[in-house]
Amino acid sequence: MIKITLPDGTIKEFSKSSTPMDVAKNISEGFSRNVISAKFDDDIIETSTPLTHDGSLILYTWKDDEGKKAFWHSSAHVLAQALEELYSGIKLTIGPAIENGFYYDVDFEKHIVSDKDFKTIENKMIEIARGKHEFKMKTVSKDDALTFYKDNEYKTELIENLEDGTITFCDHSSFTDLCRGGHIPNTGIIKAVKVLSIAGAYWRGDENNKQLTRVYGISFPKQKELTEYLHLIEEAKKRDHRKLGKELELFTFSQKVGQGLPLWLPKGAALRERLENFLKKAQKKAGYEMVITPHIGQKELYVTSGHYAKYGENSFQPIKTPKEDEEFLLRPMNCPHHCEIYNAKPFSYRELPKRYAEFGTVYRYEQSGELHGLTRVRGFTQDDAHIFCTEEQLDSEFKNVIDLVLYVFGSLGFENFTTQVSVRDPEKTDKYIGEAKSWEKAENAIINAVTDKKLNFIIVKGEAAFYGPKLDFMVKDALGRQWQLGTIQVDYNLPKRFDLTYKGSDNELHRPVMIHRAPFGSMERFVAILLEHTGGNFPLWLVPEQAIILSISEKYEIYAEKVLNLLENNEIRALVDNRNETIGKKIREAEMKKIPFMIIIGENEEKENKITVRQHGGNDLGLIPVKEFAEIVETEINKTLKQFK
RNA sequence: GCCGAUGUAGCUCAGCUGGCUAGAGCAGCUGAUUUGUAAUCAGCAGGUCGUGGGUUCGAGUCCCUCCAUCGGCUCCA
Repeated sequence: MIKITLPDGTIKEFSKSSTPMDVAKNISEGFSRNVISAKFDDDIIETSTPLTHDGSLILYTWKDDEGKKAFWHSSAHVLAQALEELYSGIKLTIGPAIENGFYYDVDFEKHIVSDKDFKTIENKMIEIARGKHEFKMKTVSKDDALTFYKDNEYKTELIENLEDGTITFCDHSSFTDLCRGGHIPNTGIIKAVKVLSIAGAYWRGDENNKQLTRVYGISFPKQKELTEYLHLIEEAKKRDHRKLGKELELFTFSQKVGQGLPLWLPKGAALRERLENFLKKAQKKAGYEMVITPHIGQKELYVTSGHYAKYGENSFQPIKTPKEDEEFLLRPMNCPHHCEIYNAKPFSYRELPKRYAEFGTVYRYEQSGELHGLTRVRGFTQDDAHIFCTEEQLDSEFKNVIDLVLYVFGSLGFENFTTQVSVRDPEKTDKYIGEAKSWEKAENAIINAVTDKKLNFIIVKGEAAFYGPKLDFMVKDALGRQWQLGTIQVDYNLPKRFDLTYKGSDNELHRPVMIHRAPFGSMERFVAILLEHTGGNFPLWLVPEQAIILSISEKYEIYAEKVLNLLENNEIRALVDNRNETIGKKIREAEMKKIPFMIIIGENEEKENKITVRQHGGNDLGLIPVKEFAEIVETEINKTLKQFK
């Protein structure tokens, strides 16, 4: 007998000769048609193979991650078949499921595919899906596999790296593909498909290899789900920070100034200043000292730091000076400057840690195709600080920084962040500088700190900076793309390169450890992601205009000014709309500007010396005195903005 | 940098297969209206159609160059 665990946890038994299809049909009565994939313990079973295993069978539904993976991976097979039928002589490479949908990387040879062809591909896929072809796995010998793919150098390369005996093909309809498995029972379950986009992608992710064409798609068991998904994407696009930034007049770009160089408009600049002051206040409490350093430095500075050798001259933007033998570079980071500040005077261990903070603007010549609104730019300001401490202080300093980052995220309503500990790739030691022992110490300090702070973290090998491991705080944008915001990095390298020292209790010189940290990451990226998370409805303490006074007619101009004064006395940022327009129009415009409070004044308000308050979205707070409104604002602000420590 | 797409007024967009002086809404300006919870009415003004070249009797429309933007890839100190 075969025991089968159903999605709800109940167990059903089947005879050994049952096929997964039998099982699926039997079980699906209770679970409608949601059962789309079957898995034996950890081995995905092939849906056409008789169930000869003993043990439990776990069935996946469309709602499970594994089920979606099987669904989309199977869809990738259908896509590949459609492409092969539509374009002769193409070479297939790999086609996995991704978080939302799937893709297939294809060498199209002479064919050029563009979005005009999407409809044709989709139709072909649906035509194939309707055939209800079963996915059948079979084991193939390495020789046979290589013979089958003798004209496809990509598949050949993949097969070469596989052990004989572990190579499996998957057939459906007349189509065969090298495949590890993990499918839905048949193509008929795929009812709705959409080819989303195409893009160039290098074979095996290496830019020295040939660039293939990646076809992205998504599929669903119901047309309705596809429609809903596409609608969701449209909604998410409304929260795009580039769109909101323009609408709310926060920032802009100019071709004349140059690409990737943001221009902050008055409202954006004021918002950014509030963010900076907020952090400055917390940092002051946490024992940081502000410093100010120039945006450029001599080439020699970056030769000393090791950055010049690591990134090469093309990553730096040189500055011409009248003197021929002089070379200045726009700074891509602030740390070398801060090291020189530390070097300005000798330190005793009693004075450490030193914490130097600066909102430092840096310039990096990012590849043009990399630029992305405010999230990836060529000139940006880091909320940077460098902590110079003793080895014994490293643990506690690191934890203090985590507290600060959590405070910042909490005050701005970021809850859905993930943390990532980036460590060395032990196999690529040439990528990093510094001694293995120091690296180990630093990596342990970080893991120790995140464990202690009970952060939900993942460890990623090979993602460390070249000078040390780091802890990154990652947040997704409206379309689900991950961005790094806050970062904390341990560095044993720069103190050595800049020969930083302190006098220990033993009267000997010692090397301090350095922590780089930026809770926001960069002001630009942080504001961008904040915009996408809030949809432009910033926390009340941060929003450019907290209230707008809307007069019923121009007759109430004097009372409007009086109310404005009262609001300003209560430190409420407000403005007056006294135009000769209808109240309906004024409200509409204030709503579109996402101003949290609309204060309507007219005959009634003036008579009673009160104000009528409408919240963004339509909630009516009624006729109240200004004093009461000020209290509402204060309470609301205190909900999100707390004191540090 | 690479692959694909896009670029028309301050903003959002029309402009079919090339054919008279390039259209609309919003924003702006002028006037009327003095308004009670998401657009009052009328008039006016506003564009070398991203740039440079080419094909053509004729180019917003077709071809090429460059620039910028968008979706990805690579990269991310």
